[in-house]
Amino acid sequence: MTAATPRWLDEREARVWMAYLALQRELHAAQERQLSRDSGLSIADYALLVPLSEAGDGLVRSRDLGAAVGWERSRLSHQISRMEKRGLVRRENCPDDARGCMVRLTDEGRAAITAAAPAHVDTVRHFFFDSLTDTEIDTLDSVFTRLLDRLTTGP
Amino acid sequence: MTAATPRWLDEREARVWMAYLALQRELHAAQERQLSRDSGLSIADYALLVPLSEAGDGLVRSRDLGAAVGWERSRLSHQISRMEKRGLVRRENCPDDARGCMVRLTDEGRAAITAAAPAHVDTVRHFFFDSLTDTEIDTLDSVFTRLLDRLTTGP
DNA sequence: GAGGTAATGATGACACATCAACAAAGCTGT
DNA sequence: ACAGCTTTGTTGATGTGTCATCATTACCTC
Repeated sequence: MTAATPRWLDEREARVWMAYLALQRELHAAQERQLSRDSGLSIADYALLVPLSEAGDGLVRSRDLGAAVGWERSRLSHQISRMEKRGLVRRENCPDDARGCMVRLTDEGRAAITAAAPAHVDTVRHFFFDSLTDTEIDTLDSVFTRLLDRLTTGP
Repeated sequence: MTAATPRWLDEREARVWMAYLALQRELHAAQERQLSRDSGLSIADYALLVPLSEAGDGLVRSRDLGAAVGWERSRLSHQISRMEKRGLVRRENCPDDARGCMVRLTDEGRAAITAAAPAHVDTVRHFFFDSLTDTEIDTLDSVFTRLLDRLTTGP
């Protein structure tokens, strides 16, 4: 990490890296705008509502919810508080572990994710998969998994 | 955007999309941690310092700076205010256009980006390019450009 | 050049993300 | 049983990003 002579990015690498940063920014902005406009939800709301709605009873322990979306505890707690204030979820006691906290999807929350999902999936298709060939999707599958592995394992 | 029967993502697409979201999150977190730890800068600081340091005199009009990094005016203005408070940049009058505002890189700002850049580039290599083959980089170049084009042109 | 429109930038309010500090409960080894 | 460590979750402070709104100035057309 501390090279005496830093190896700068060559022209192609710099272009790819800048394109990645711009893609990340624009894709995030497009998702946020679409969700907000069509459903009044944020990306953060949506991210939590998905695993909650996939648990049959809409009841997930906070710890497990955090693992499902890959968030830190603090971020999760703050987001749950905001969503609780809007009636999308409700905190309940955890019977197994007095430290823990269960998060319950309310009827209102289930209605919101049910209404939001189709248009959001369409947006993901429109701005992502529709522009890619089958071979490219395979490459992305392989590349993303490898990069993620390097980021999450190891020091 | 409004299909009667929404086409859900198939298993592979869902995996790729989840991997993309996780990659974005982890890559951002890794950059943020590295920059903060090694240089006391944020990603936002770094993003603005790069085009400022590339202008020979370290003087860029706010509008052009916004175009260089692809930010909205409001976001740029807030970030400049925060960086001005820490002495990294300084606002000056724009001689050509009384509406405008020039942003000047201070000596302190130039020292910060000079000190930060090598380790940051190493981090980008470590977590991104080092894991990719030449062919994969070409594919990403093509894919990112195409996706970005769809996002930024057209409605 | 006067009036309407567009461009530029600042600001306040709010949502989101991260960090450090804290509290409470479980776990472990003696 | 107890002391120490870990796990789980909350909170407050601060930095970041977006939106709506505003003020100022430039531009454009008549």
